[in-house]
Amino acid sequence: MTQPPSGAAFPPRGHNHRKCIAEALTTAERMCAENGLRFTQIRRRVLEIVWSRHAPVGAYEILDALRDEHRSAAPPTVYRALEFLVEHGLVHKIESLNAFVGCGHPEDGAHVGQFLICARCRQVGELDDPDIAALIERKAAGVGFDVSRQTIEVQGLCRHCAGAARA
Amino acid sequence: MTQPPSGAAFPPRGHNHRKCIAEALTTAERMCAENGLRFTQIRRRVLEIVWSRHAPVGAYEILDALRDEHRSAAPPTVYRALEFLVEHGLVHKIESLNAFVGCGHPEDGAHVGQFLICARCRQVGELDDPDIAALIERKAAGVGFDVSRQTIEVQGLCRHCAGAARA
DNA sequence: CGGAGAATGTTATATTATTTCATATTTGAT
DNA sequence: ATCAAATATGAAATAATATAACATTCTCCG
Repeated sequence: MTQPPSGAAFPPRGHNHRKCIAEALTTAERMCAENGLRFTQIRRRVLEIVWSRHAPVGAYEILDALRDEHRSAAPPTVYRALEFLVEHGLVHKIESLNAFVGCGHPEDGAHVGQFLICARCRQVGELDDPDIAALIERKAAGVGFDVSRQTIEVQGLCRHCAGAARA
Repeated sequence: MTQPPSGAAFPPRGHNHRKCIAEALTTAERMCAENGLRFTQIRRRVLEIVWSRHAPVGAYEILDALRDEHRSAAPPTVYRALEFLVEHGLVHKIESLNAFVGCGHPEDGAHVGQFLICARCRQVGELDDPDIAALIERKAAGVGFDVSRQTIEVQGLCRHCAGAARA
């Protein structure tokens, strides 16, 4: 039994979020070790802050939190850490919000980000559906376009909030 | 014979771009007239500047151009005009670039923006494929997510630049 | 005309992100 | 173990993007 259940996109309400954070940190630690990357204190702490919730966190919000322990932190401190984390697939940037979310499965190196952004609760789920990616690639190829990266951000209401809206 | 050819996503090299601009302005004028919207001088000029090329234009670049004739222009001048133009489908915002492109077919009110962004020549083409939109909607529905808007921005190389890269 | 609503003017400021150069830390070769 | 190179962080300033708030002008329409 995994938590959150695979394919769920959004974690179940009332899930043990501490576990999410702990797992994300452990996975990151392992991935960095395996690839000879330096998982420094700052990077670790920034990743932990990004994982504070399943909703995007802004760079300056991260900075505020980081400063509690890390007095010397400045914008570049955060942006550098984020650059590292994004580059290695541990964090995604949500372009339409200029904010960042933790990646639930950084192992799948090549996975594109496909995000479901709830307009009500602000939570973000990852869809990461290969059929969508393949269709986009195929349709783009149809007009001679060679795809290197896909940015897919879908706005709407998550299952829980859509239910609340109908009630 | 239309220009650019429908389905081309990117306009042909060496196309008559003046015609693109003129058509965009004429279409906007007609659309606004039909819907009782005010296509003011500022909005018209901002749309014209956005259409200066088939690549995204930043708000402050628009401001610079606008100021040539419109001395009192300030950031809100531009952002208000852009808000109007985006709201009525005449312009799209490219979220991953914080910049704006003209919409080639503002008539299709409901069309989602699906953009092909060439990393080399910076031009942006619109794909706007209903199969992609439908698939995303279906897959999202599969996890209980109710889609209201889609942001799809695909990075890569356009036909011309991909060819140049292979050469 | 004149009032209401819409658009623009004006100033200030908020938010997001990068540049630049100095310093410190880690790594790996010797 | 030590040193040089590469990497990471500190620190200050500034660039780039976007909005807030309130005053004024314009346009539509009765």
